[in-house]
Amino acid sequence: MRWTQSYIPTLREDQSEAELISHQLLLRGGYIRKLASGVYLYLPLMQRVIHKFSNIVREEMNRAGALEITMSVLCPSEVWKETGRYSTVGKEQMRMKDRHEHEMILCGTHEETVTSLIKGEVKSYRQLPLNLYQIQVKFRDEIRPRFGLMRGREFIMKDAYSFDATEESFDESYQKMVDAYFRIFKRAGLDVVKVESDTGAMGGKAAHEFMLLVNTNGGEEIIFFCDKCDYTANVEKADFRPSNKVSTDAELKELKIVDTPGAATIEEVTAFLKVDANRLAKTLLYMADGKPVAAMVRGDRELNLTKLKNVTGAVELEMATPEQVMKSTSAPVGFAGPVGLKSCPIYVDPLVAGIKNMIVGANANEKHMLNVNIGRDFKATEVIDLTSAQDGDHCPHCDGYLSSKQGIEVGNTFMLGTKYSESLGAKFLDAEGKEHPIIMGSYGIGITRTPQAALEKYHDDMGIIWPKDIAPFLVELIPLNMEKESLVETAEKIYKELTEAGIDVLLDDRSDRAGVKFNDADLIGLPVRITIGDKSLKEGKVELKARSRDEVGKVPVEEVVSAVKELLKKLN
RNA sequence: CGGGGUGUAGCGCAGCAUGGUCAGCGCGCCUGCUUUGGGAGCAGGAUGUCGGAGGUUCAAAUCCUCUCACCCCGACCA
Repeated sequence: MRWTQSYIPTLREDQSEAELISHQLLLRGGYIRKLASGVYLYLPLMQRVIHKFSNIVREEMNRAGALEITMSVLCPSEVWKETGRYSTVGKEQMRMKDRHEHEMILCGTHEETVTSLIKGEVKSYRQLPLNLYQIQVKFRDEIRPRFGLMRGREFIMKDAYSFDATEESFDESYQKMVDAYFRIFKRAGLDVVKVESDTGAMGGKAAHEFMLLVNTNGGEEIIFFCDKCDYTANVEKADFRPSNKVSTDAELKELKIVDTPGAATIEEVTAFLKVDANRLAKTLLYMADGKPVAAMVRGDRELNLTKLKNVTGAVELEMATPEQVMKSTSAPVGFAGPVGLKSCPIYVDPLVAGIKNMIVGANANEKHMLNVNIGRDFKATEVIDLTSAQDGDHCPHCDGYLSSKQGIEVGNTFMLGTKYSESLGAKFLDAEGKEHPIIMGSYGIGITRTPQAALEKYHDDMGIIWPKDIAPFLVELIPLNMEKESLVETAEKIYKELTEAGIDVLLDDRSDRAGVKFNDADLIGLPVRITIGDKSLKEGKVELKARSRDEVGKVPVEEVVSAVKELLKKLN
């Protein structure tokens, strides 16, 4: 491709709409443009990146025995009502009515559609296992689109769905996908880690996420790693054994109410009473589907909303407003406590249950209770883990310690069980002629978000540094002066040779000055750069440079193709 | 949805408090000449319903009301 024949609108200045470096680079490099919040257009360079990555995904999915299909983006609402997700996924769903006033949605995922597809036609265990996938656009009306392609409202995803007759067969199918995922990301030049995750609105028994670890602020999720075993989980899911000691007294002391004027937060109360935060228990009030619930975590730890949501089984969980807190506890925010709290269930974290003579709010303005003990002074509805893991906690599986890193989710796998097959009636007959719901799994890879995620990792001050297998072109060919025939002729010759050798090359045939071309080359980030200038051409040579390296090599014009091949072999 | 912020040329921005040569700057774009190894120089040129609607006023980018869009923080994230 010749630059002047393509459409690569690079920009010199940072764009105000972009916060993340990867987003900024895609805009400045002429890869994408925004049409509306969370809606992006893919320009020629981005389109090529999408093709390259999709092809890797397609090849590996096919190799794993999955079958490519295409399902509609539109779906009648009824199907989603049958599985119950019409209400649980609710607001993220793009909804519309057709001209017959028939309610339709734009799919954000296709469990309902694919299950409808196979039910009634897959009737026998002999037809299983089966795995269907597609690479297709998805719509999710995100509450808050942001970060360019990372959280858009319209995006491209590879989604696969497995159907199995037995748990053993399902485990194999699931593992096949996991293996395929590692191969896919490896081929794309990306190191990912597989972590345990919450199942969220997907339902099902377990789930994993595939995360690209990054050092920039583009990390959307915190991942915990054990330093001894292979335990990894995201912050929503991470279990732990507490490591810092809970202060304990030998005896249960007498309950006391004390004035704590002006002290509502943990910091204020600990400062006022001159105690450590781990002697305190926070009593946090949330509204679970409109009903108040109390959650108690230790003063020095953070509540894990996902854990609380799972415990309460609520679809909507949000922090209670000051008015609701007043109504439930008869006190302003900051003075809630479990003693005498009758208005709502009280979920207590084990860390709190372990504190003897704890300090809690007294459900009265500017008052706290000392020496409160679970069992004696109040009853927990349930004692259950509600606390987010933090660095330094003990691994739940071994005697190692947890530490965290930031990551970006690029793929996920869900063990769906029979949630969808049961509600939609996708059943098969086993060898004995007995009917069972099909065991399902679903597997996603973000086709548009993954390349952007990669850029959070693969860039420098000058611009993008693509892993070669998802780069839009492999080589950028730069004749430094389009007025000089010798340079142009050489460029054309090399362009032809590389193209014939099957190497994607972009010829920068603009009549701009060298600086402009070099800067744009660094910005758009092709793996290899060939510079054709007077200096080395006098010796019959051109310059060869990898975007990821500083060294510039000189090679004879006749040997360019083999030199490029050699260099590419050494690059990620 | 709650909190904060921004809309002025293709992009990045100044101007707004204290209405009146405020329709401006940089980059980009067009023409010509020179230049050509890290975002060129000179000369000339084009481009704006100042997000939109209404209002106040002799006069509105500037003040008021309403509205739309976008960005950031939070809730959310299949």
